[in-house]
Formats: sequence, C-alpha cells, structure tokens
Amino acid sequence: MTHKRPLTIYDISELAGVSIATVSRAMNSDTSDKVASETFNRVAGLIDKHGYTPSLAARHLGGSTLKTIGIVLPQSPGVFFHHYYVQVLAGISDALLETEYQFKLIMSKPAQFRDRYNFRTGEAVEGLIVTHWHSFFSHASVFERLQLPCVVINDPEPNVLAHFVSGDHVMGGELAAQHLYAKGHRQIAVLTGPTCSSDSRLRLRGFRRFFQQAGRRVELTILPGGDFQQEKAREVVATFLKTKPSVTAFFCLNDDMALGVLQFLREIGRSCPKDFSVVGYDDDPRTETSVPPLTTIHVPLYTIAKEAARRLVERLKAGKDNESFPGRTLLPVELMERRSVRPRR
Amino acid sequence: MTHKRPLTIYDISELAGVSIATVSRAMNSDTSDKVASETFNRVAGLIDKHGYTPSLAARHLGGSTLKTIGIVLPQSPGVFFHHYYVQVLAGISDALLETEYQFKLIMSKPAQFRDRYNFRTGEAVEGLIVTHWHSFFSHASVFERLQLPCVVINDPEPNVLAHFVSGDHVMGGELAAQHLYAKGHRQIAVLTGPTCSSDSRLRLRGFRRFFQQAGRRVELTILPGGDFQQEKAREVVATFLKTKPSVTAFFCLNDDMALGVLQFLREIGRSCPKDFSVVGYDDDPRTETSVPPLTTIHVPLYTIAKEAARRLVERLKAGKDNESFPGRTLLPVELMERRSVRPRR
DNA sequence: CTGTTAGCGCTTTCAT
DNA sequence: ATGAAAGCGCTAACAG
Repeated sequence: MTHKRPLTIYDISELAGVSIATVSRAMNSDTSDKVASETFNRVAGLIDKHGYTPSLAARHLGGSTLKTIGIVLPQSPGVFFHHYYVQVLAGISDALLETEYQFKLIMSKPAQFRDRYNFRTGEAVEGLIVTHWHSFFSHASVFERLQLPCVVINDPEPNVLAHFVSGDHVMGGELAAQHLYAKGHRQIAVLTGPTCSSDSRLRLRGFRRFFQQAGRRVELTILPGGDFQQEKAREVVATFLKTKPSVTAFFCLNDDMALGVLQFLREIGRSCPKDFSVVGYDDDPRTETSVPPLTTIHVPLYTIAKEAARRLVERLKAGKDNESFPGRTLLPVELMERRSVRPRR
Repeated sequence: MTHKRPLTIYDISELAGVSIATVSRAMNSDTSDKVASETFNRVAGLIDKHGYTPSLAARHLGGSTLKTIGIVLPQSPGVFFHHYYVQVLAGISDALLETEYQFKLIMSKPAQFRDRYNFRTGEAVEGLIVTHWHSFFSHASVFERLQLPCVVINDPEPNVLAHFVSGDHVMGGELAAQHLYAKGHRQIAVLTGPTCSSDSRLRLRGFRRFFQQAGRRVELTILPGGDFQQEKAREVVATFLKTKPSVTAFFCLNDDMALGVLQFLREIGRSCPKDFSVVGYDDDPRTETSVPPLTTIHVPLYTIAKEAARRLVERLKAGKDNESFPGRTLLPVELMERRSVRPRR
C-alpha cells in the first residue's frame, strides 16, 4: 500500500512536457482559444488518465473564489427531522440549483459560535445564511466582524449588520387578532415566548396593534413565562385558568405552545374549540392532524429560504468586497383556518 | 464605503509587533506553552479586537486539513422534502456531532459528476459520502480516481473502490417472502425496479432464495418493466391482471410502486387485502397512512447514514493517505407488519 | 500560443 | 520564546 501523494499541476505539466501555466489554462479556458487544441487535448488526456484534481485551496489562495456559502444551523441531534430546517434546506438548495454555488452546513452550538469565528478557524465560505438567529443573539458583534455577507432567516432584528429575510411577524399577529375578533372573541389570553425572542415580540406587537384601532374593545391578558415549549405552556395555562376562567380564546405565539394547550385542555376535560378557542403560529405539520386541527399562521419558510439564498448570491456576484450587507425583506404570512376557533354567540 | 480587505496574519503581526510565526503559534497552540503568555494575550487581544479570521485555504495549502466531508446528493428540486434524504442528513449530522468534522453538500446531477471531479474543480473535502449511487453507476471509474475515501450509502455494489454501508436487501427480500409464505400465499407476483438497480436485484434475489428451500412451493411471476414509480407500476399490474388474475399477492420492490398498486386496485374496485395482498419495500412515511396501511420492509436509513459517517471519520483519522477504502457493512432490515397482507385459507 | 515569475496567507523547520 | 525563510499548488500578469 503506497501512500499516493495527490497529483499536482507540476506532475501534469511534466508529463505533458509543457509549463504549469499551460496546464492551468487548459483547465480554466472553456473554449480552447488560449491553448493550441493539440496541447489542450494532450493535457486533458493526461489529466483524465491520471485522475488529477486541482487543489481548491491553492486556487482560492490565488484569489479565485470558493463558490460556497455556509448555512449556520444549531448543532443538536436530529435537527434535520424538524420540518423547519427541512424547508430551509430545500429552499436554499433549490435557489442554488441554477447557480454555481454549493453550500456547506455549519452546525454550531451558539456558545461555540463566537470562538470558532473570532479566533481559531475560518470557514471555506464566501457568505453565510444564518438560522435560529435568536440563539446567537447575545453575540451580535460576531456578525459584524465576520467580514462576510450574512443573511439571517426569519428573525428580523435590525441592530445588526446583515440582511434579514423573514416572515412578517407583525402581520401574523394582526391576522390572528383579526380572526379572533371577527369570530366574536372579546376576552383573549396570549402565551408569549422567551422575552429575548424578537419573533415573540413582533408577533405580539402585531396582535396588540390590531386592537389599537378605534372601537375594537377586547380584554387582553398577556401571559409571560412561556418558552416556546409545550410543557411550560401547560403550566402557564393551568395557573392562569385558576384565576381567570372567563377567557374564551388563547393566542399562542408558536405552535408548540398551542399544541401543549390543546393537550392540557383535553386532560382537564375541557374542549377546544367548544370551551376555548386556540390560535397558534408557524403552521407546524403536526397542526394539520392535531385534535382539533389547529388554526395557525403559516410562515412560508421554503420561500423565505429561497429568497435568502437568492439575495446572498446576488450580493456575492455583485461585489468582491467584504462590506456589510444590510437590508431587510419581509414576506407575507397567511392564516390557516382549521378547527380550533369557534364563533362566539 | 471602503472595500475592506480581509485582515491577514501580517496585519496582526504588525499590530502586535511580533513576527507572523508568533501569531501563528499563538493561534495554534492550545496551551500557551510555546508562546510567552504576555505575547499570547496581546496577540489574542488584537485578533479578537479586529475580528481577524485566518484563511482556511492558506492553512490547508500548508498541509493541514479541512475537516470537512462531502455528501453527494442528486441535484433535483425538493430533494430535502424526501424522507430518505432527511434521514440520511440527520444520521450523518448526528454522527458528526461529537467530532470536529463538518460537512458540505455536493448537489450534483449524475451526468455532471464525472466532469466536476475529473477535470475542473476539486472540492474542499477530505472524504465523500455518496447517496443515490446507482445513478452514478455508469461512472464507476470516477470514484477510483477521486483519490478520496468514499463511502456509499444503501447500495451495495462490490465492483468499486469504496466502502458500502447499506441495508441488507437480500435479507429484506427473504423477510417479505417468508411473511407472504407464512400467511399462506402461494401465487405471488413481483414488481421489480429498473434492471440497472442493484437494490432491485438484491431484493429479488433474497425473495427467490427463500423459496429455493425444499418444500416451499409457490408460483412466482416476475413482472419486469417497473421503474420504482407509481405510474409505471399501475400499468404493469393492469396488463398483468388481464392475463393472470389467480395471483393472491404482490411484492413490490419499493413503496412507490406498492402505493401505485394499492391505488390501482382501489380504482378497479378490487380490495387490498381482501382480494390481493401487497408488500412494499422502504417503509416510506406514506405507508403508515395509506389505505390500507402497507406492510413493508423498514430500511434503517438513519442508522445507516450514521454508521457511514462514523466509518468515514474513523478512516480519515487513521491514515493521511489517499488509498481506496474498500469494505462493506450490512445493516439488518425489519418487516413492518401493517394491514395490506391477509392470511389465505 | 506558451513559458517565467511573482505572489496568495499560512505553517513549519531551523536558527537565534 | 521568537524571527527568518522555505515552501504548499495554483492563477495571473508579463514577456516572448
């Protein structure tokens, strides 16, 4: 078993009896206009015969480009089983289909993120698409020193040097409010997410804004303490229901919490939508088959991701500079009416 | 808007008033045993302050390694919506979680594959995990000249210099045969996939082998012309049923075809499992909710992918050479009994 | 059309 | 503990 050293351009040039520059040209000129076709063929033949592959690293070093973008994902077991990331990947991958760009997944625990990028390792990417941004929230500065064009998916946070492509969370909140209001609900409780989540803040803002219009009188109770998880949502609702059973509807700022509420209601023998109506947010696949199917806000993640990738590539093609890449794109969301909201009176 | 040129090690060295070698050491020595701790701190501070990131390419060129593996996937819209690839990604990503390796997706149309790898571009990866191998089948030689350790997922084909991690298709065929036989079926038709698919060949081989044991007398009809798609399966069955309606069961070499058959039977007013029993292969998620739920062979793709990634990393850590990486790992498959098979007599 | 040469940014001996 | 200098494999002027 010999340790075959990978071939270099020198090996080929020697074999072909030409200079390395000629080999380089033969490889890089699409037409053979810069190389005698006889030479071209000889070189091509040799390359083919020996299975030579140029070193990307060396190429890149010379100033050419890697044509690769990085996708930052939370590093946790089974991420890819989440519909969220499936849509994100599908969108990005489809957007990149017709381009020459490929992508690299950068699985990173938020805490590690700063280290990796600030100090030790660079990544072989020209730009970044970041998901789950709010986890990295405390390290906003990271992005500014990255010196790479970044686009952040579905988490509009203006205080950072990146481009944001996101569902319109404010609109989503408004849609939910409008729906509940139209169905006659006048006493509504809202289950919020973590305080640090801008998703949560924006959705709530939209929800409230709807009721700020003249004449829309409702009694709103904001239930803090939610963390976007089922378990916590149940606790919060359980506590709440002991004190204020007159509420007729819950707006949960994500589907997980809504699912938790649904289940809790069932367990205590209350019915949705009969006793309480529930609206969720995200349009998680499980909401289609929950009991009852959940009325929720659909976030077009596939489209968002696609758009994000398009913007990034556009940006990459435009300038070779490492400027920041500010801006923001909001995509409309949609209310999916299912069976968890019932008209009052 | 200034075009900020990315910082280099020279910038930092100048700023710190030390040589580039010292900066390099400061970055690479985990402990500060090779650098005076005062120097270390100064350099680290500067790096941090200016957000310097070393160029991976330059590093790699020097001989260090990229710590990235490539995943070859078919380049087609919506790949990531397929449960198959979701499982593969999840498995690989989970296996890599505890390692220092990251992965890059190489979306490639089979036809392009040869070109990319043989001639034009190298990829910034140390090894490859290949899915959907049978599409690349005609280009077997590609892998041999890749000079990279390759592992192929779920498609055991021995004539190639790579490591194969796969479900045991022969066993799957046997399981199906055994089940149908045990349920009393004695006249069975098999819908095969494309001739070129080794999956199809191996599954069929297992199926037949079971009946080669003494005393297991059945009448087997092999239906050629299938292509692993629903549409074709319907045609094949339609034609067949006109001539040989005495059959009691179908074994379809993948679930798509089985689903096609199920639907066809329904359309012509025949019932499964009452009139005909059907067994599929793959355990596609749709088979759980089909009407009736389909009895099928579960292929542990998540585990397969995980194992594949483990092997590759193991191999990468072991040798720095570019030798081929032969071998083969077969993981057991499992029969999922649902409602599409009915006992005879 | 082809060869020569100067980098690209970093790691690594080899000195000091 | 630190500096000087030699590459790593390739691309891109610049000559010829």
